[in-house]
Amino acid sequence: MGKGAETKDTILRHAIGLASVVGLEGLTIGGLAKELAISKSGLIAHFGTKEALQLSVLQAAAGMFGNRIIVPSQRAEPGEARLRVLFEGWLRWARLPELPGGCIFVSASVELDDRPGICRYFLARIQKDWLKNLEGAVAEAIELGQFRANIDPAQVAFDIIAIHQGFHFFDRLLRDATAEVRARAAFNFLVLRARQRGPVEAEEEGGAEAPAETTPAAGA
Amino acid sequence: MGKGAETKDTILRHAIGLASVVGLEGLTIGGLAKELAISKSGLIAHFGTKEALQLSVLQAAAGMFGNRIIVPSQRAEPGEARLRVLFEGWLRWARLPELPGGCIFVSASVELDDRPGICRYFLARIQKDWLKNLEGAVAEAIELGQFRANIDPAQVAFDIIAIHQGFHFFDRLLRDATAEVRARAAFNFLVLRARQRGPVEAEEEGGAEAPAETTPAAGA
DNA sequence: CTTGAAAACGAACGGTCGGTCGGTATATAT
DNA sequence: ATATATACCGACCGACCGTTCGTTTTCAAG
Repeated sequence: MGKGAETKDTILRHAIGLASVVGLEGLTIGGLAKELAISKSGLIAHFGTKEALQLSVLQAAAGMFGNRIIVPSQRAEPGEARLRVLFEGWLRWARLPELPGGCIFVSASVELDDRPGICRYFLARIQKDWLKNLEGAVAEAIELGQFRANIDPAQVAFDIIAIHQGFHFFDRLLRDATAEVRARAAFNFLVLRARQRGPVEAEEEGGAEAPAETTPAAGA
Repeated sequence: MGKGAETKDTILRHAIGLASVVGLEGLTIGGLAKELAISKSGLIAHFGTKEALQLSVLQAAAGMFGNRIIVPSQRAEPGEARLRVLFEGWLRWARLPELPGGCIFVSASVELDDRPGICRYFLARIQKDWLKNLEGAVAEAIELGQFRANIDPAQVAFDIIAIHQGFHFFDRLLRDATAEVRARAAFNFLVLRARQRGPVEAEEEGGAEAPAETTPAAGA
């Protein structure tokens, strides 16, 4: 790795941590330069513009996520085991010392969801990829007979993402020490429901269309 | 209402909508003043400082949330019915035309979770109040015999909040048209599980302590 | 109508933002 | 060792930030 690529790398490592705290917009060239003890102009020369820097931060974080969570998950057994590895990895990811402000994609999602541009586009793309990854793991669990056939992978993937968002909220804003336990409990309920057969089954994918007062006497 | 209070009110109404899009920090005095066609100094005179303005925005939004969602919910039957009204109201809230950027508390939560100050303190407080409100509705459902006695209200409240966060993510970043349907489906599963008796029950509050491979053969 | 308070104003302040530029130092290849 | 390309720097720009201040306008009570 050449000199330029090396400093670019250190810049991005620090930028990821900083952005996880102050956000992609709160990240300033001057502030980042001061933290690295280099000049503003020397820093921005590596990226050209701030938007390009932000995009590079997202790309670097995405690569980091791939190396740390996705790649290791592929060594796990397909299906439920892999799904659990992905979920556990995702929880650890949000607590990484390299991300002192928590999962950078959570803050970026909220920050960019109303601001069109390259960064928003890229973030939405990789988040959809991640969604598909989760869906795939669920689908594999179904194919392997671990999960019931009438489970909707997309719904389970939604649930898992929701759990992680909830975890982030409880952990970082409320500083609730039970956040992790609650998130795991919610996840375990999810896979348990996907596994077993029971009275829930009939309602499985039909509950959404009848939101009010669906089958008041399902079991009670 | 005097003249001052009146303009202060219009300022806050616009500020809430603007902050829901650009965030509490992205909200600028000059930008807000231009949107209202008044002067910067005339605007900030009503609040003193920007942080006070941000706090006022949060307070006004909280009041709006109380009037629109919480108060009406108290006309509903306690227990499950009220819980459903709260959830449905919460979904509608995130789609209000007055909040073009979605639920302002979602963006504020992510924005403030690492920035200490009055705003963060206030936000955390009202979010905990909201959490307790949800927990209370679940507890009432248990007392009324609608939900099983061994349900943990705090866990259900976590799940509901998580669902809303997931809804926001799917709706606003991914622009996924199924966000609302998925959120409702997840909610329905939640109340269904809370109602019925079945093999899930044994795992109810103990799943968290044994995260890996809990009872592989629960029903399948 | 007068008068004093309340409200809104325009101009200006110091500071920080992202970004540019010419020049200097450093690394790399020959 | 030399030459070329790369990396980095300090100074500076215009724009905008939140905030202050003295003045002017608006309003309501006497």
